[in-house]
Amino acid sequence: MKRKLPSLATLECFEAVIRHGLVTRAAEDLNLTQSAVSRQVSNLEAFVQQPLFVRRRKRLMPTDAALRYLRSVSPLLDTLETETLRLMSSSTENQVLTLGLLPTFGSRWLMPRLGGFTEHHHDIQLNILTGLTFEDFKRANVDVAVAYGNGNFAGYRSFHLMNETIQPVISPDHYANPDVLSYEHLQMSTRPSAWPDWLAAQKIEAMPSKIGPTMGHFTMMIEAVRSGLGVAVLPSMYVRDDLKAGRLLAPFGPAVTSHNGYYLISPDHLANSKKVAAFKDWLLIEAQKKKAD
Amino acid sequence: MKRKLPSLATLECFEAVIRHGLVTRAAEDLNLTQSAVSRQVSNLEAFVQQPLFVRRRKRLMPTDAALRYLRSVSPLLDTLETETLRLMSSSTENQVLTLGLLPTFGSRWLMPRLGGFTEHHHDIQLNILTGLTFEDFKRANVDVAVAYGNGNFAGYRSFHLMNETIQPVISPDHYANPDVLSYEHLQMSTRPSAWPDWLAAQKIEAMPSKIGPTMGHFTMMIEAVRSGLGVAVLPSMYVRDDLKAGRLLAPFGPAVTSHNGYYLISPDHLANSKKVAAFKDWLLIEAQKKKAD
DNA sequence: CATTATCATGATTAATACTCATGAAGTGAG
DNA sequence: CTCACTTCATGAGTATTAATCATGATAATG
Repeated sequence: MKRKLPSLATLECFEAVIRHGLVTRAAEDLNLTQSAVSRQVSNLEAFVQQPLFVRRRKRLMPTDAALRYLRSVSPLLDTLETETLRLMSSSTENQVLTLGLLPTFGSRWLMPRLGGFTEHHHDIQLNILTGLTFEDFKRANVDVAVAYGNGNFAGYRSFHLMNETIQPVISPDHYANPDVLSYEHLQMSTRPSAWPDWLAAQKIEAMPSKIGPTMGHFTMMIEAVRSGLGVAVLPSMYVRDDLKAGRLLAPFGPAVTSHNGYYLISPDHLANSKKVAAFKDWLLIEAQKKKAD
Repeated sequence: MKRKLPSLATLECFEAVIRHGLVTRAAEDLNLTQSAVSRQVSNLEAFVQQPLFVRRRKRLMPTDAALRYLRSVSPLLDTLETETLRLMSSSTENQVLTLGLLPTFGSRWLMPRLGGFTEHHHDIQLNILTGLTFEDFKRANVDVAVAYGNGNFAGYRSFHLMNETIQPVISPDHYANPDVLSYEHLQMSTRPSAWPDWLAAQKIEAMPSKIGPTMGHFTMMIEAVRSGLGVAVLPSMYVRDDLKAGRLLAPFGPAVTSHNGYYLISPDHLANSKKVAAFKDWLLIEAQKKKAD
């Protein structure tokens, strides 16, 4: 009995559009044309017989239903790939290293550098999965991952890569009052302590006039801020371009170093394997280079 | 970053061939030609760069690696369908009933009868998942399932459908000694108490000369018996055709009713929903008809 | 305002899925 | 043993889906 399923090409395009926030970026990532990706998104909407995106200002904003669907489907695709590569690696000499990455960190920091690793390790095939949390990576049985946290990952060895600085940003069109508490405070679900940490560092003890909605996706949050929904405390790394271009302002005070940071993690029983050690050694050197920048 | 994945059509053909044990049967089930299914199996072997089947006597016997791969992949496909239909059902008036079935029971008993249900309930769309155990069905969040067991399924309402009778069978080409203990006793992982139950019912307390390998798949077990690997205690329902055709013999004694049987199960919180009640009412009547046969 | 970026869509091309036909080998009955 | 039927693999061809190129409308930026 055949199942009722969209094609994998369709699902991967859908996923990439949500992850990148732009059809054009998604297409680059998948090595397809913008047209192909646009069609696949429309194909999926036709297949499920409902719109999955709100079209707004030449951008596609995913519906809640679309985000829920992606959250359940994306790990399935990751596991399917893992199992397929596992099957293949049982017949080849090459080693497969399953690497878990946070979407924005992965696309903005690591992917541009990853060619350096693959160039020097042709015997190690990378299988890259994306996840938002440590739990995601555990569930997917990754060999290594770049996770965000405080360094304590139960059952995993962790190696500090870099800190994260965070700062509140606002849209220039909506900036009127220098008092950060006068705005709605938008929340990042992956950064629950961002607001308290930043306010504490400024010695501000009062409460904001309003706590805003919670979102899990940086690109969407940046769009919400630019639309004037409120102020969000975001990692400096992710808003650097928008600040430089003047699309966002950071007028409320300096960026502060968060309690959490980025760590390379690996299950205890794998942390000393040759492939994990090779990747760790390479990545720690890259992170040192970034600190020297 | 695009994943390295075989197509869904490929995976479904691979799955169907293993489930049915014959390319031709798999093709019928999928409403494709034998040729298409044969090609897809070869496509997958080429994709993963290893044979997934041993070709023997016009049949395809899956390798261990193939079975492992299927066990991990099949539930992923089930869940992907469930989530897709869930997404679709949030926008339609139709109800989706997610039904879990045991592979052999499903294909041999229920599927031939299922048209009777869909004919009378056009408002209920069926989403059919296969699993081997109660745990499989729990994990997949089915609305209802036909499970094998003793009637105790924690957190689930159960309705008895039918008993199962089991009996030891052997290949006519290898039958020489009427003492069942003189043969290797092949084991079914889904029927761990089959041998003890049957022997106890015959008042046989001695042990067999050899305990044979354990398998989880009826079709493969039947093939192993026919090849002369030993004797297996199998459900009468599944060996009826082979016995009638003389491909198997049951010379050691009568079939006995197992302690376990087939039950329709549904999570407690769903058991009184309209869709589950509709399916339950229909299936209990079908099971009564079978008893009257 | 001019230039660039973005998405949707018509027309066309490329790739994959599938069918029909055929042949070789296996199975079972007489 | 012969014969009829079944089964799988494969060549050739057809059908369907995926993807590209080109274009236009709209949005964003300097």
